[in-house]
Amino acid sequence: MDIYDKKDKFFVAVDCIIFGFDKGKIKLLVFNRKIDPFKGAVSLVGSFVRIGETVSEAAVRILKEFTGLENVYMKELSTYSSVDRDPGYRCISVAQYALIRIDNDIKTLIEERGAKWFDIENIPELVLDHNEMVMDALERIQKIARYEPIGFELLPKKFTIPQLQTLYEAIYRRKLDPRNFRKKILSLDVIIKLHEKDKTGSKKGAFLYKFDYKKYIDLQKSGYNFEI
Amino acid sequence: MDIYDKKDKFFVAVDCIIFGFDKGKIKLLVFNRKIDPFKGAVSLVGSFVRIGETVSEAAVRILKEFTGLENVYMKELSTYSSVDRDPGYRCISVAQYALIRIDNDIKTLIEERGAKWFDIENIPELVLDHNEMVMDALERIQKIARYEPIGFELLPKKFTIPQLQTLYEAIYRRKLDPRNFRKKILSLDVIIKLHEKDKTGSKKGAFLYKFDYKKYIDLQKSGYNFEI
DNA sequence: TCAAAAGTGTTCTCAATACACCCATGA
DNA sequence: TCATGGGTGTATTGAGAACACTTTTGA
Repeated sequence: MDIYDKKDKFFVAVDCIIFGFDKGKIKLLVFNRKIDPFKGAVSLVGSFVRIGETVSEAAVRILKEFTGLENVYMKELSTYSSVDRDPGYRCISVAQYALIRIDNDIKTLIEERGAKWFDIENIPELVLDHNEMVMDALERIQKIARYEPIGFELLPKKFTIPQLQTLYEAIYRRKLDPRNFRKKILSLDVIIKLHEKDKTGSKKGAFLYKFDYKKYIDLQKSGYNFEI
Repeated sequence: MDIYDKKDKFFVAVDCIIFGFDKGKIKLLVFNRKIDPFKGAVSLVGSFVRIGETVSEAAVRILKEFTGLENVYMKELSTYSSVDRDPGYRCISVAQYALIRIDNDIKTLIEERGAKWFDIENIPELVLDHNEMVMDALERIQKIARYEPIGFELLPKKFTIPQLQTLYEAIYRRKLDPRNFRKKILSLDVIIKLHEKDKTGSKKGAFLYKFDYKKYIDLQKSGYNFEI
């Protein structure tokens, strides 16, 4: 007889809160459940952790199974453990979030599997406590965006300064001054101007930039103040 | 037959990383395990979550059982879920941390139960992955201290500005300018000067202050920049 | 030719930093 | 009387915020 014999055991799940950015809006990745429980309802990407993997490995596996996405760097948000959060079973969920670049490959992958993007200003009713998780994740990224160059992860590899500004405006939910924004971003010295223009946004066209990843990593480490 | 039947179940634990501040040093609360497993080893305060409680309720219960401490506001740090983190059993642990005021009542409570404080510059070998948890928690509080008035939670109800400065110096691990420190703290307008002096630190004595809790809460919400 | 978005500079305010001396008191 | 820590003020620098006009070009 050993102390562990008397202890309770739990189902442990992970739920992935995946944000993207497309057409000036922040999007959330969700899918329609095809099986019970909650068949037909809208849910975050999530499932159960297996005995032989860590929570973080489970998140990677589950995201891949549901959406085909790979190489997504997720961070832990929080655990959700209300006794009645899942009405049928006692299950603790560890929510993980990530910000990803939505490119055409990803669009195709995701559509094939029946997942879809919802504008975060207009998120539908989700199963269980998933709406609460999403709200917490949004709060988290708003907070983090003030101190880390988080926004860059959401943009395509080549992007314009007005696009970057639109992204920050979506995160902060307020308008920013284009002159001050440009000055601040350029002063950080983490983006490199290219000799191409993007003409989809205007007739004049805006210069494309790319990240200087090395400097970007340094900036992340130093905890530089990104408040805009 | 139902999908839950095939899923794995886990032991779920909480480990509490409790920091205090005494004699100019940040301290960590640990205890000597009196029972197996790891009898005699040094460990964080921690135990198993029960089926009928949330992780956070478990943390409160466990902290009270081990130390007698009540009304401690713990925040979630992270989950620790390596497959082999506990060599005997598959157990996921949710680490929670808190900063508390060490007063005489607390000293008595804790000593009675065989828990003790270690200087964080000199933490002993702890069981399992507890050292990793402590390192992660220290990193977290250093980061958070830059944006929230976190340090105040560690001081006695009445404290002097030099004491507060010593605390921030311990968190940041560097010396601060006393004139600039005083100016910054007073400009935040969250401490109230009392008409008493503390003479334990010097012959001249230093004026005692107390918190203005209302303003302190506002400051926490606004995410004011506390970088010093 | 004009509508629509991109791009550019200056001023002002305020907070952070650097820095040196006097004060009060118990031993 | 003197050693010890407490307490004070100023000048400089740099970043953030406010703010309006010119440029480019496809329709």
